[in-house]
Parts: sequence; structure tokens; C-alpha cells
Amino acid sequence: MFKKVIIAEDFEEFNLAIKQTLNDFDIVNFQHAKYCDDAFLKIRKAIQDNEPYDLLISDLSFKQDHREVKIGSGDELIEKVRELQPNIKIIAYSIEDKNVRIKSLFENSEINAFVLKGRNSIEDLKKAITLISNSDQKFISPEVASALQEKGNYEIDDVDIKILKYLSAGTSQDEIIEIFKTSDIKPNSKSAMEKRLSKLKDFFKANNTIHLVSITKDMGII
Amino acid sequence: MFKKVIIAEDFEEFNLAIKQTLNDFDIVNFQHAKYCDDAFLKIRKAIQDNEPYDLLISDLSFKQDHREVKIGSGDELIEKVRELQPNIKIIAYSIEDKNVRIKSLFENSEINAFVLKGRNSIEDLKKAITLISNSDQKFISPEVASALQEKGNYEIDDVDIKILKYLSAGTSQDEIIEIFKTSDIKPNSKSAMEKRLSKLKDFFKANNTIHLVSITKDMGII
DNA sequence: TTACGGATTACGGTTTTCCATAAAATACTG
DNA sequence: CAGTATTTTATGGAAAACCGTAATCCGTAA
Repeated sequence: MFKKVIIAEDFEEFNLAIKQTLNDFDIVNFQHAKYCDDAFLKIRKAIQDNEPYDLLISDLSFKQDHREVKIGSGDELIEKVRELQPNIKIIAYSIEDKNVRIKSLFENSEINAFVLKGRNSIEDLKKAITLISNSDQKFISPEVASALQEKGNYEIDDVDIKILKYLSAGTSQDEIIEIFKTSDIKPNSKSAMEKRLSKLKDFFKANNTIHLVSITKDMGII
Repeated sequence: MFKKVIIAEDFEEFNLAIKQTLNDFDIVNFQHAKYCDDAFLKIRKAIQDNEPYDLLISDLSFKQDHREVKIGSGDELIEKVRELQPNIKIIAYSIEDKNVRIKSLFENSEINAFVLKGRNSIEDLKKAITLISNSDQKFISPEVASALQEKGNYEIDDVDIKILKYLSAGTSQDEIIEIFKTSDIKPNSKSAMEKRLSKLKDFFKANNTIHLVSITKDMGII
């Protein structure tokens, strides 16, 4: 079982629930941080002190407030932590239920478990901790387990995202082309723009551009 | 102080936190429901039994799952409850931070308090309960207090919202007109549609329709 | 009834987007 | 180097959206 745990979570309620869960496991050596930055610093300090954490439980989205932060999301935190301390076990604990993001967490950051916040999340959290503490198995909440089976990704690149963001900000296609030309972004013809949009609409099964922006907004990719 | 409380909240973690808060007030007679439908039924039954609740603490957004529901959101629940039992005190307890929705809750459903879930929500919840239990004052979490000072009422009606929703779902203007004609929604000409959209774009300062949908999505109107 | 005003609808021209095809540029291969 | 893909750009016509103006409908009041 885990000996030293760090929690990154901004909401009081979830912190409370996680603490109680850890108590049930007789884990007493844990700390929590309400900001990703704090969590990261603590993890780094623990390594320096030769008393590293062996489990990170992290939320994905953090509310912005007055404080300036370097790491603004759990995704970033997880990525950095995985890099800093490859052997730490990581549980993502979030309301996020978009397949793309969940899959990316498992593939790119090699998280050990994904627990979906919801009507049965505490139970799931317990299962996840039990499972990953003594094995290298992965845990994922059943409601979103299908995320991992998703096949085939055509990769969406930076330029795609840029286009979508400009569109959602009210920029016309022609204007975007102009912007791309002046900032020297490579494919910048009318045709290229149209082809890209067509691909995106195809990929996201969108009827038209409005629909496309709407979908990608919902998915949180813009 | 309140004698009998009902909680409508689907997440375990928040339920736990609310319960602890009520304990601090020595309120022991409370029940919670994970679905709006259940909460409504309990409130109605309590009235019939002549033992009505005197406080409702309700979340605004509820996760959808396999179960079919009549009341899908806290907004609806609150509206119906206010109608059924005008004297009940209502606390909306939500992550929602869009001014429009908060303002509408105070104005249309006359909620007594709005507590924003976040880094200090338990404290706010306590303040809200204390304040509204013995007076008719309103409470609102400071982070969103500005919502009430917003001026300029919208003349945006149901049809506007319908149009925006259809647009964001990928329906073309012509298709929407067809739908309106078959469902007998009153202004259903091409011109009317265009004029409406033009008004909306003007009002929201949107460059084009994509922008309009994007803005209204961000504001939580659709 | 008639006259007026507001709301709705109809119409026409312009712009933007959409889509298919072809030309040009670039990369890849033997 | 020639020849063949692949990618990027160009072109033109169709559809959709945009925008101003004019005609029509409809309720109200003189």
C-alpha cells in the first residue's frame, strides 16, 4: 500500500472526501495542494529530501482566481510530474468525460488510473487505489472505459487548433488566411484552408462550420 | 435555524461536505436526493404530510446517466419547488459562474442564496445558512456578487434560444425554418430568421454566426 | 370603415462559404 | 535524371448566408 501521497485538488469538498478515503486505507502521510504549482513544488522538494511521494491524486481542471500560476491544469501537472519522477503512481480524478482527453492521459502521460467524479466516485477511487498499489494494472471508471478502445486517430495539429480558435473568435476564413500569410504559417491558401476545414468537419462529424466549432468547444480542445 | 432540510446533489463528495456542515449547525433532520425528480417528490410528499421542508440546498447541473428523468437540471427543480412551496428557503450551490444564469435565479426563482463551489465554498455555505435562516436577506458568494449588478436586460426570448441551439447542433438556417413551420412556431420566414440573427449578433457584438454561437455557449445561454 | 404603426414576409443583390476539379509545386523513387 | 506520388495552390460554379428595401398582414384607434 502507498506510504506517502500528494493530492492536487482545489475544491474543499473533494479534498475532504479523498482524505476520508485515505483514512480508510490507514494512509496518514499525505498532503494536499489547492494549486498545481504548489503540488509540483512539494513533489520536487520531496525528491530532493529523498522522501519522494509514491502516489499523486490529481484533479484536471482548476479554477482560476487572482493568483498567477505557471501550471494551470492537471494535465500539465501530470505531464511534468511524470517527467520528473517516472516511477510515481498517478490517479487522475476528474469530472472530465471526453474520450480524447482521457485517452491522451493514459497514452502520453501514462497515468495509472482514471477515476470519474460522479455518483459513485468514492467507491471507484478505493478500487483504483487498491488495484494500482500492488500491481502495474490500470484502472478506469466503467462509465468511461470505452475511451480506451477508441481507435484511429487522425492527428489534429496546431494549425487546426489555431483555425478553430480564430473561427470561434469571429474571424472569417479570408481573414485567417491573411493572418497566416503575415505570420508566415505554411499552408495558407484558400484551398488549403477549405481542405483543412473539410477534413475537420469529416473527422468530427460536423454538418457545417458552426457545428464544428460547437463540437470542438464542447470537447475542450479550443 | 432550519429544522428540516432537503439536499439535491448528485456528487458524493458534495453531499458529504453538506452533511458535515449541517452537523455543525446541529441540524439532524435532513435528507438528500441524487436526482432532481427524487428531490421534488420528497418535497411534495412532505407538504402532503404536513411536515414541509424549510430549506432546499440544490446543485444546478446533474450528470445524465442511464436513468430517465423528468427534471434534468437544478434550475428547473428550483423553479418548480418555488411554485409548489413559495415560502421555502432555497440555496443554489453550484460551480456555475455565469452572471446571466445567477441573476436569473435570483430574479425569476427568487432563490435566497447562491453559493459558488470552489476553494472556500464550505465557509460560504455556512454564512449563507446563518444569514438566510433568520432574515429575508439574500446571500451570494463574493466572487460572483457582481452578477447582480449587471444591468441591461435581455430581450432574448425562447425562440432566440431555440435558434441558437439548433445552429450549434449543426442545423442550417433553412432547416430551422422548416422545423419551425412544421412545429408551428410563429415567425418562421427567412427574413424573420435573418433579422433575429442580425439582432442577436448586434446585441452580443458578434462578427458572424459562428462567433455568435461561440459567445452564447461561453455565457451558458445555450 | 379607414388610417396608422408595428410586425412579418418577400425579394434582389452582394459576400462568404462550400465543393469539385485541375494546375502547379514539391517530394519521393528507381 | 525521368517518372510518379503527394501536397499545395488556383479556378469556377453552386449553395448558403448576409443585408437593405419594399410589400403585406394585422391590431388599434380615430
